Amino acid sequence: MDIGQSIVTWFESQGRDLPWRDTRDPYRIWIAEVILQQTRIAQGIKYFYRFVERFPDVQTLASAHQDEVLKYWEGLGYYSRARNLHAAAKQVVEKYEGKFPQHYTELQKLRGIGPYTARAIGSFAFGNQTGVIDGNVLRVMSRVLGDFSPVNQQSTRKKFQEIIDQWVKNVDSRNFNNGIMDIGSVVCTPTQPGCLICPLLDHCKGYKEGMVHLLPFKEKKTDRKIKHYHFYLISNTRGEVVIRQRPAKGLWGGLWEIPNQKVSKEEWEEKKSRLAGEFFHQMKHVFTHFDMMINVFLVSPQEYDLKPAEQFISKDKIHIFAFSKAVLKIFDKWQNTD
DNA sequence: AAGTCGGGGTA
DNA sequence: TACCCAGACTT
Repeated sequence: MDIGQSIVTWFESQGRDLPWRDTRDPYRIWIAEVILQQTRIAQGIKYFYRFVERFPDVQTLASAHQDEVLKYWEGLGYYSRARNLHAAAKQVVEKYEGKFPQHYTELQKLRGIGPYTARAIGSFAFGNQTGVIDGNVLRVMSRVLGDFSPVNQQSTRKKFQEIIDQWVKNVDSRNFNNGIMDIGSVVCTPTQPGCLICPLLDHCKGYKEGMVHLLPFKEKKTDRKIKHYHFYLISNTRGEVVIRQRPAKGLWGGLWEIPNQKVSKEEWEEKKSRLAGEFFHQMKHVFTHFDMMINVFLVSPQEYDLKPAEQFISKDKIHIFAFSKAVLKIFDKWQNTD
């Protein structure tokens, strides 16, 4: 049996049943694929249900306000996904009359849809005969091929894309793509892979050569940096707190926050507020590319002059706005110490 | 090609 | 800690 058929056969008996697999609606498949970018299924599944319930079709999403779209994304991370999702919905409504293009080369022109997502929608919604390559597939392929090319390099992606397009040629692409991703996440796991129950064992050069535990090979990434910040909880006796909206792009783009500023490591370690107030709390917020060290201060509103973009909002209304997890943690700590 | 962009689970 | 997760966009 060739490898494509092995994957499809395995999927038909062992594949997982997921809520976006019982439809060919490109809209729902699109939403699921974007939510799952760099996100585990266990984390994304609740967001998927809530999102498609509130925005059941592309017209509803296109006509929504971005603030509400971000609210439904709150806590999920990579917020440009939500902004691009919103922009792409408008593209589909305005330029494609509400109907998704049916080929991945066209789909990839939409905001937030790259090589993986375009092929995923193309395959799952429209049956395009092309293979998808995500983190799971990179791992499976590098092991099956026994290939030590760095998987985080463009040339390797291109080579793997050509190979997987051959693998999928004579089988159902939906079952093939779902199957190879399931094998990656359930059997061919990063540590302790289940080689002895793997349907690709007979095809696996990495296993034959005893190299599975060394694959996939990645080039070392640059070391993470540390940045220091002061955050300010500015609240009055009426239980109101100062918030403001972040710029549309960049880190936490479009989300709301409490006033804060970057400070030097030395100033951060002194735990001394630049505004009149007292030290409240210390925490670390971890990003992919840096650690954010945070001091939180309680600041009295009498000595604080409100800037134009800032506003006092009562505590029982902050749930209307979308905040980053860092600010939500600060609010939570604050609430539980009152 | 390298850097930016979240948050959570796991060893 | 460090790595990984149904990656894409910017520079």
